[in-house]
Amino acid sequence: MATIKDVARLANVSVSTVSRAINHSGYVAKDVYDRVLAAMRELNYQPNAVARGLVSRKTGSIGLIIPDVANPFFSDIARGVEDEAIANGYTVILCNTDWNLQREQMYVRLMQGKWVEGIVLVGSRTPEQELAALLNGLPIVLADRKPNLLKSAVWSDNEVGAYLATQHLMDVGCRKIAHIAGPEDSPSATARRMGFRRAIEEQVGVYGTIAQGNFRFDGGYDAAMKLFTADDPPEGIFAANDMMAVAVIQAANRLGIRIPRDVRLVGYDNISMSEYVYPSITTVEQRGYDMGREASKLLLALLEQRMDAVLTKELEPTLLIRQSTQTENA
Amino acid sequence: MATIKDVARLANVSVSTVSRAINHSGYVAKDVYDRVLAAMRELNYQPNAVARGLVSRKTGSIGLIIPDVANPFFSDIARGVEDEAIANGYTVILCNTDWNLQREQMYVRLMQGKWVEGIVLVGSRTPEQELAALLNGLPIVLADRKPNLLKSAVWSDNEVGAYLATQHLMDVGCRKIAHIAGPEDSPSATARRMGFRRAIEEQVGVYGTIAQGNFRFDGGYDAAMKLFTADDPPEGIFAANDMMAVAVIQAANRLGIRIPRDVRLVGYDNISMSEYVYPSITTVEQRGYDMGREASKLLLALLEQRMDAVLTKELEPTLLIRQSTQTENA
DNA sequence: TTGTACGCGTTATCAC
DNA sequence: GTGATAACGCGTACAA
Repeated sequence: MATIKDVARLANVSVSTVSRAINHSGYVAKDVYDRVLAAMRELNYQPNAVARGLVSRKTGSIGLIIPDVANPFFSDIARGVEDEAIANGYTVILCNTDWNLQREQMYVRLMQGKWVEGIVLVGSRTPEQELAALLNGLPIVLADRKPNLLKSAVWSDNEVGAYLATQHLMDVGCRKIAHIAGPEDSPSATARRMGFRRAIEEQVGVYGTIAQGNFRFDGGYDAAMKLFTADDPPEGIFAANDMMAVAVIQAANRLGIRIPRDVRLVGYDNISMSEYVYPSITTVEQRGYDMGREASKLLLALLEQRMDAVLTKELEPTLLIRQSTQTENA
Repeated sequence: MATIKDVARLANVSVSTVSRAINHSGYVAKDVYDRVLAAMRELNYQPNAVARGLVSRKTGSIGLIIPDVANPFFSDIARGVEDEAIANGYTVILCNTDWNLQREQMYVRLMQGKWVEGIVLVGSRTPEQELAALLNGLPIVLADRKPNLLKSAVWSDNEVGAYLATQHLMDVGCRKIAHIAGPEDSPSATARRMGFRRAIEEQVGVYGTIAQGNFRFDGGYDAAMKLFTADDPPEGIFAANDMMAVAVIQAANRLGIRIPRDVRLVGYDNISMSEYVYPSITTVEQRGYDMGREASKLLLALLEQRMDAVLTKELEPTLLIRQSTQTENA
């Protein structure tokens, strides 16, 4: 690949002139400018971002550390992050952690070494103190996690979303409601569990129970099986995410239990699948794409020192009512 | 952040010694090594990959140019690419093109500037000549596309996969078979269309028709609606991908047509959704994760000049039979 | 076994 | 307006 020197030689000027021409910084005569441009074109010159980064200390890239891009909720976020980044001239480095704390740390260090200008950290479970220590001042925006110590984040209120979901099950007449929870160490799962509890406790005459899941299909399936075969099966199930809600449907099919007739079901996330399964799943919309987009926007604002920028953004969870909670005669 | 100079000063040695210690290149006395290590630790030193890249001309990153990470098939590929890359010390830059040729070009140039060591290009529709010209020698591996001019690629034979799918529909007794095709400018879609045609033409007494889709839900839905409301509706439908197959199910539900009783359905890709919808969809497995993984592995082999490495890999498509083609009395 | 000096491609600060 | 020149942080001949 051609360097700035090659261009300078061909255009018969010094490298500094070429640099000025490229960056529109400082003076450069019209005819000289044209000559430089022609040379650039002829050599198919592309400025070297690495060398640029070294001197300017700006690499034009940000790190995206995410549990798993293959997970539909996260891949929406990833897309949002990249869209906003590229629109502002930034490039995104993708890192998958599988929620593994070691990998998360490894990636943070790696990103430091690569001189990313900032990080969007999605769905992290690392304690914020540790994070802050690790970061060493590197700008970061948390996504899908409500911050305590850290100042910038985009999240939606899982507690409220879960409350809405549970409330809706009560509205359609459920008295015995089960929650299939997410992993214990997940802040989102914890918040949803709390929202569920609050809804249950606010309403007299409604009974709640919690079955442990893991946000994955298998965990949801096992939990649903246990619930359905218990002495006193629930009339409504609130699954902590759509993936597990889909599993509930499969378990119900297996046992000949019909949804929503025999049991009503609510999920969480609104992954596209939830709309297309049968019955379609009533769920709490998370707007992953927007979350990613906002996180990215926020990080860029941070980088460009626009201190007027808001540092946190809470997205409203909204309930989407579909077939899985339809009442016969409504 | 601390630099190599800081470490050198603290350890009372020269920068070159520190460099040698870090990279285990050249001689360095045991006690000196320990001193350097201690200094590194104390300063929380992290080698600067940018500076390193400048001198070594190796950035340790590869570009992943992909139509859309939010699309489940591609997000699987992305995950595979990243897994293999990070396992070998490489980092992945994510680029979404939405199949837009301009964006693809833009990203290729951007990646050149960033000095990525190579590119995994997924599902591209740019003519290979143009690509080769654009690349200017930058190593590349095509994924999900059979190469002509370019030497390295990972793909699965879509023609064969489509043939299998169509054959299966005939096996379960369909005589009038419709294919909902993908976009005309997609090589995969074209290959699938050809496989469909071949299967139909090889069998006397079987009638085929093609409806235009676009690989998206909406296109599949519209096409299915047209097929179902035509004078002579099909007995079997082969949708060019699972997303459109899901749409076919929705359209059928809407019209009170039952699958597989009234019409049998086969999809393509085996995205996770296809297993969880009702009825579950018979489909052709693509193994996106493996494809990504292989593509990455191949690119790295290329970069490391392991010329013994195979340059192309064709993955066998396999048929997964599920409910959507179940015969009543089988 | 260790240190000096140069270069990687670019930008910024100066003289001219 | 333009051109040397010194950084940026690191790897590596080469000399010591």
